[in-house]
Amino acid sequence: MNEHISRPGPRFRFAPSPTGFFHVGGARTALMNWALVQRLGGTFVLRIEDTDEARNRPEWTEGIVDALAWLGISDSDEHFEGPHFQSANADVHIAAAQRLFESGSAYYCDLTGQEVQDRAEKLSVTGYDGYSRDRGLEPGPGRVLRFRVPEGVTIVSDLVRGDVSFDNETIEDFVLLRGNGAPMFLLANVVDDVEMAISHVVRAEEHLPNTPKQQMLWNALGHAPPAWAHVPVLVNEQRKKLSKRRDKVALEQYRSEGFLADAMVNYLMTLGWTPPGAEEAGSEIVSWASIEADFALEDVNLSPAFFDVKKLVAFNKQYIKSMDSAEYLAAASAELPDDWDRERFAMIAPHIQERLETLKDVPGAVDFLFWPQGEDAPPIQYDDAAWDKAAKPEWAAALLADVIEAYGAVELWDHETLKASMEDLMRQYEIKLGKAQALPRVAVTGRAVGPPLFEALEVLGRNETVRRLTAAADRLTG
RNA sequence: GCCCCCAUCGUCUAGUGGCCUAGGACACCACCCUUUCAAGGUGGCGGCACGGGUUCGAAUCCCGUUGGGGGUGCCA
Repeated sequence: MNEHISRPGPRFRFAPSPTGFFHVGGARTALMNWALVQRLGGTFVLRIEDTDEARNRPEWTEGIVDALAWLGISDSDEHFEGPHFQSANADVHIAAAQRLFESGSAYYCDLTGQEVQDRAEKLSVTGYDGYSRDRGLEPGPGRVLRFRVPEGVTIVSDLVRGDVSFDNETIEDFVLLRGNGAPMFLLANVVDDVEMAISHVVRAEEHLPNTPKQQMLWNALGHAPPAWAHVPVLVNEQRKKLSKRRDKVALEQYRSEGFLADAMVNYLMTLGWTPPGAEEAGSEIVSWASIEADFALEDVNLSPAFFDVKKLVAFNKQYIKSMDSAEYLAAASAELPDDWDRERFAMIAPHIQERLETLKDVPGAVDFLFWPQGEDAPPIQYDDAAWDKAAKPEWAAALLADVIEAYGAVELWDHETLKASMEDLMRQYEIKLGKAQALPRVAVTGRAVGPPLFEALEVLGRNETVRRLTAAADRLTG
């Protein structure tokens, strides 16, 4: 594996286990690793932790690579290495275990899980009591290899949390090799990190309790441990670690719901970290380039952070709003049903850009322009509340009749003329424009809210506008 | 139970002993603007968990309490 080490500089790694979806928490740690790699000029190693081969499926790895690429972590970037597969390295793990056994750092034990538990109860200790430490057992079927935890204290120097110390007495002799000879996560993880010459392990805090064990393994294997960094976990509203069961954690899902990668990346990075200058700027919206330049593990907050979809939405809205027109039009058009006229959409698109929370809102914002038209079209489904409110004023029917007459007669069919025409009526009826346009809006779009009305009518065209207004008038007068 | 981590507005955070009458962002509320809704502008609501120290001085340092989280597998 060492032949991969060609690029100088620190070596970071991202080591997800394939589960069929990409966790937003994983996305965050991947991004942090990536930011550091880009600035320091090191290497980002992707390693798929598929030790539990029953769970491994090729398409899941593909999903991980895709998700990373979406976030801007491209496998064709010069700093990217991998994916490597942990399962492909099983021989190396077992060889390392063998060395540990031979050097006396590990020993075999023939107790079953149940027996370990029974002993613990009888002796009233927690976990494994070291029963086979000095029994000199040789390898054999059903025998697990356990690490001989030395006496003393293990101090983990953590880049985000400082020194964390663990009394080795509280750490049991953990299993390295299962009874069937298969390596455990702890072993495989460390051996791979050693083999891949990893210098920085940046991951979520849930791994912190494992770290002293891993550090002892590094030492027993004859290597100085890497720099550790444990960033706080992401939690839900109940302050529990984000879990697949309860929470929406799949990056793919946010992606398919119309969230922009840039918004997601920016938001994820602000969880536990604030870009310097954000306060002066009055905004947390920052470019990836500045994140790369400024992100530091030392500045990461120490408490769990709530993944707040509302704030993500706010970020997304900002990002959609600031897309340049061509990019925006392409992204928005992609959300449309195939049979909707793209040219027609292009005319209204600019008017909805700053009204979108996600790209998924696009069709619903302009659907009325693509409904069936003409005399044979089915009647428009009005939003009841909107209709009731707009139709309520006593002048509603009269105004609508006047609008129909005026719009049937205007010479130029453009939004300025339509607006001016409506303003004439508004003065006649002594009402505000906002009120005057309410009924026509419901009549044409079916709803009380939507894009600017006159611009929309311009796109819709005279015939269909008048037809819809007339249909509404018929309904009104009953 | 045991081990480890953490503790500033509802949320994400700035803050590393005096600049704090604690700042910003999201959310929420109000007003302005307005072609509905947005966007934009202005303002508002709202927090240093508690108790002891240390110090001339504590959100900042120490101790304790309480609260929250993570871990505790022949899972990863």
